Amino acid sequence: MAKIQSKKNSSKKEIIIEKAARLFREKGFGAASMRDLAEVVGVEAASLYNHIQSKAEILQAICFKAANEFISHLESVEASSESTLKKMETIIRFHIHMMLDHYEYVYISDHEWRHLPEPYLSNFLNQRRSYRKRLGDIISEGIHKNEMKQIDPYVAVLTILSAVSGIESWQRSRKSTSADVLESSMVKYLIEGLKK
Amino acid sequence: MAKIQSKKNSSKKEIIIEKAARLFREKGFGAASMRDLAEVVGVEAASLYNHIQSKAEILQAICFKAANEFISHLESVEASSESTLKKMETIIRFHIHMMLDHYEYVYISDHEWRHLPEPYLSNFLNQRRSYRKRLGDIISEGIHKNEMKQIDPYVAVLTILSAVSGIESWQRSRKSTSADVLESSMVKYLIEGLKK
DNA sequence: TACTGTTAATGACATATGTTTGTTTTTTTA
DNA sequence: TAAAAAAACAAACATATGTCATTAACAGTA
Repeated sequence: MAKIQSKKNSSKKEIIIEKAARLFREKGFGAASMRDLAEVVGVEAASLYNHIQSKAEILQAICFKAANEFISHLESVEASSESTLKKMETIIRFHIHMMLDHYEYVYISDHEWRHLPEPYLSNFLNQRRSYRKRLGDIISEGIHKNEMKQIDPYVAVLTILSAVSGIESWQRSRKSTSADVLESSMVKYLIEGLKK
Repeated sequence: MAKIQSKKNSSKKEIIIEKAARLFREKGFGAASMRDLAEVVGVEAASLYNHIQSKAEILQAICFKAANEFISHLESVEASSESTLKKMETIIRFHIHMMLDHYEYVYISDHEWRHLPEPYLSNFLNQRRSYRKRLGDIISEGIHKNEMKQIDPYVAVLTILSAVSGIESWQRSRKSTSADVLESSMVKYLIEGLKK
C-alpha cells in the first residue's frame, strides 16, 4: 500500500484542482490555459497529466463537488421537521455560506458548467433541475400550510438562488459591507418577501 | 457619398454584432471564434474585418449598448416625482423587460464583461458601480421617508439585480412559466421584501 | 463601357492551445 | 543501498486562434 500524501493532507491532484478553481474563476475556463495552470502549480504543463486526465476533468471535479454539497445539505433539511419557512432560511443561509467560504467552487459551478463535456453536462443539468424542483416543493408546501404568501414557487426559487449567487460581485468588490451584514440583510430580504 | 444600406435598416456591422451577441451568449466570448461568427454571418472570417476592427470591439459594442440603456432609463426615473417604492418597481420592471426582450445583450453585458480590454474594462466597471450606487441612493431615501423597511441598501441592490439576472436560466429553460407570471411574481417578491 | 469605391475571398502569418511521447530525475519501497 | 514507482521535464504533435495583405468580384455612376 502506498503512503498517500506528503505535505498536509491534500494530494497533488487536489492541489491542482484548488489552483485551477481560482484560475478558472479569474480568467474563465476557456481563457485559462493549462500552461497558466502549470505556472501557478509550479510545474511544467505536461507534468499536470501525471495527475489529471484532461482539462475537462478538472472542471467536472469542481462542478460536481459543489453540486454534491448542495444536494446532501438539502437532503438533511428535507429530513428535518422544521417549518417550511425555517427550512428555506436554513437553505438560504447555507447557500450564502457556500458563497462566502467556497466561493471559487460555487462560482465555477454556477458559471462555467456549460463547458462540461457530455455526458457530464446533461448529468449536471439534471441534478440542477431536480434540486430546484425540490426547493420549489418546499415553497409549495409552505403556501399550502399558509406559512408563506401566495407566490409562484418556480419564480421564488429562481429569485432566491440568483440573488445569492450575486454575492459573487460582493466577493470581487472592496467589501465595504461586512459578511455578517451581507448575510443578515439578504436573509431578511428574501425571507420577508416569502413570509405571510 | 455612398448609398448607405441595402436591405432593411441595419448595416452589415450591426448584423455582425447581432449575430455575435447570440454566438457569444451560447458559447461564451472566449470559446466563440471569429470563424464561428463568420459562418453564421455567411461570410469568410477575414471578411468580417472590413466592418469591424477586432473581436473585442464587438464585445465593447454589446456591453456598452446594454449599459447605456440602463443608465438612460435610470436618469428618467430619477427625474420623475414618483415615490421611491414606485421608482424601484419601475426600475425592476425595466430590468425584467430587458432580460426578456434583449436577452442576448444583457446576458453578455452581465457575464462576459471581464473580457473587455482596457481601458474599456475600467470604464465599464465604473459605470456599473455608479449605477448601483444610484439605485442604493433611491433605497436610502425610501428608508428615510419611511416608505421602505430598514435594510442595507447595498445588499438590497445586489439582491435585486442578481435576482433579475437569474431570468437567464428561465430563458434557457422550457418556459413552463409564462413571461407574465415571471414578471409579476418576481416584482411582487422583490417589492414586498422592500415595502414597509 | 470604363471608372471608382466597397466588400468578399484566398491564403497566409504568428502565436496559442490541449495533449502525447520519450526520457530523466526524484521519491518510495524492499 | 538497489530496485521500483511516481513525478517532472523537454520537445513536439496537430489543430485552432485572431488578424493581415493581396487580389478578385461587384455595385453604382458617368
